[in-house]
Amino acid sequence: MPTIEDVAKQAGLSRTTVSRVINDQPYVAEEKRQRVKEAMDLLGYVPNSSARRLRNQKTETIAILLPNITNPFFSHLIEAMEIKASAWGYRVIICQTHEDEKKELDYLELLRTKQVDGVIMTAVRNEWSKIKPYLTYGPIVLCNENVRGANLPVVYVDHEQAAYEATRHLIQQGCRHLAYLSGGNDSIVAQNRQKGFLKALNQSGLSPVLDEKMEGAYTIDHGRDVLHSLVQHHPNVDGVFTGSDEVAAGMIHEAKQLGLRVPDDLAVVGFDNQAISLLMSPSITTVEQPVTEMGEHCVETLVHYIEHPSVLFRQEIVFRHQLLVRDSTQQRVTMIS
Amino acid sequence: MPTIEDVAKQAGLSRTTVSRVINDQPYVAEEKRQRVKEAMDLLGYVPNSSARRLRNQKTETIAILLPNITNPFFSHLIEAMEIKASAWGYRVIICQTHEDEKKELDYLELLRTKQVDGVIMTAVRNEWSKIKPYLTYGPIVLCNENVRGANLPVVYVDHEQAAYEATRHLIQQGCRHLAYLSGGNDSIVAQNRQKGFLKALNQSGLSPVLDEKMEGAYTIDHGRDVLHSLVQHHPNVDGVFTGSDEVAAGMIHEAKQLGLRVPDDLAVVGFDNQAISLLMSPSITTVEQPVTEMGEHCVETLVHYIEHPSVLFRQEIVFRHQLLVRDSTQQRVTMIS
DNA sequence: TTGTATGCGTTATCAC
DNA sequence: GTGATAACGCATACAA
Repeated sequence: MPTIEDVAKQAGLSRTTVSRVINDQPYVAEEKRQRVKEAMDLLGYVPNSSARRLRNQKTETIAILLPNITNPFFSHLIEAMEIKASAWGYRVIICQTHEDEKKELDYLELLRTKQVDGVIMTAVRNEWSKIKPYLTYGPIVLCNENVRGANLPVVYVDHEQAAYEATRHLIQQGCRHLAYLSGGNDSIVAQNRQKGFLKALNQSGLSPVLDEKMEGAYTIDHGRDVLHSLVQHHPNVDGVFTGSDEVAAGMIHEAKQLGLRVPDDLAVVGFDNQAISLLMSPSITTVEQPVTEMGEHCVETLVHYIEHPSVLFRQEIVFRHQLLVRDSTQQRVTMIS
Repeated sequence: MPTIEDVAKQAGLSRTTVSRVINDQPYVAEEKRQRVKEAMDLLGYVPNSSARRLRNQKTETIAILLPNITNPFFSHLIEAMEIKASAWGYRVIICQTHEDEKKELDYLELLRTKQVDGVIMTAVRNEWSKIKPYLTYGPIVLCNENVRGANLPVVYVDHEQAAYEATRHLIQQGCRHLAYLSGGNDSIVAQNRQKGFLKALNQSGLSPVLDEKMEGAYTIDHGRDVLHSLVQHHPNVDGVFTGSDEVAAGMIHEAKQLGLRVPDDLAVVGFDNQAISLLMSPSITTVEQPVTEMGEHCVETLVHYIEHPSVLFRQEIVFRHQLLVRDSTQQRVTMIS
């Protein structure tokens, strides 16, 4: 494994000169620059990244914290983030927290131990007081998440408004007994969605159907479970706002198994506009988020803070969402032949 | 940011002793061990990982190369790998190659520049002669992939046998005009599947329907396109073996749109047993791979080679697959009331 | 324009 | 048991 020293010897020059060539610095005679390059090629030299990190106090690596990569929302987010990070010359370490407070903190340690230059959190379980100290060691950006009291860049869509629109739509379709599924933990995102849900109900003088079994639902299987719970305990429910297309898909699938008609007996709204929402029959009414743009923006913001260190300040970037109405809430228009 | 030196001063001891405590080494008096620990707590000391890397010539990081994280097969693989790697104390860098030869090599450079200790490749576009040189810098393990001439650990299922079984099943269901979709690039995996497909056909004296439009299909949209191509150019096809549930789902969805009945007019087999294969109606007959076990095994093999350096030798670990017969190939049995 | 010397923070070697 | 000291490989202040 050749070092800069070996290259210097081979070229008959000093380490400094070689270093200058490596880093494209000026004040190197063109002739010597060539000599160095030849020596590097000859020896197959590559700068040792560990040494560079130590010397430069930079890792060119970022960590992305997320609950679970198999959730399509997150895998799409990561896809965009990795591409953008890579374009900026950064590596991406993936950190699945599985909604575990301790794991979340363990991964934040990457910042303190200088293994990454910055962190993007797409889900936060710890309270702000636990997170805040890590800002000493590098920037943190929140994506699709929010934390009470946190003063750092936050990227998301207006979940309250989205839920409000979706719920209004359900009411317009004739639903009168509506249930809300958070689509995640007791995060602020979930709370905001609930706010929007309740607001729409209040405006129409309706009251919500709530059930603790419906909290924390964010997988297909949760959707199945919830549907059973609904049928058993709240058979009059005729419309559901869920926090994810997976939950919606699970509910619809199970509803069909039980002979319920969607949307006639039960209308369902999902979230995220995943591939599955179009493939299901009936197709799923859902809320689209600009995942790619959000991911890219997060990376750019983070990289900016990494390369221009300064005190982080609260900065909310709200992306536009869109309600996509499909068959799971709307009667298909009968073909007139 | 306190260093080991600061801790030493604070404790009134030498760097060496502090280092011994950090690394849980013997030959430190219990009393001093305590003093060091107190000093570390007091100063909030954390070992600097960059310095450690340089000194130990180890990064405790691995790179996972994959085409695209949004493909559920890969996201499930990564999930398992990340968990296992984390349990072994390794970080995971995610590297999306997007089927690009150059990106693949760029990411392999992580090995040469000492940014990772080892690499798992879940897709290979370059030929062996391009990959081989990197083995000088660290171990590489292939997952769900194979390369002609490669002498390194390879983890996969028997795709030829799986395709054979799936195709036989289609024939048993009465299909006589069968088409094959590789479900990926012109990889050895795809070739093996094709072998199995053709073997089953030969045994029954049938000949395949082939179409260049069907190569490289591995997304829902590809599935849609392929179906159109099929309807247009090969309307007599009554059975398809696809390389992924996504493609199968896309085909089925589009077939329904066009008024084709599945499986009556067209039977479809997928691959991977993704969530979607159960949610679609009809549910999709598919081949299950033990993704989690495969991912875990890859990481364990790689970590083994990292921690016990030795010449890599060819070593094939074949996991068991299973054909899951569902409604996309089989008439639903009518309930007798 | 080039080279020398120093330090980034850690751990291993060796002497005490 | 403990502590000086020398690397690990690189990049920069400073001298020439």
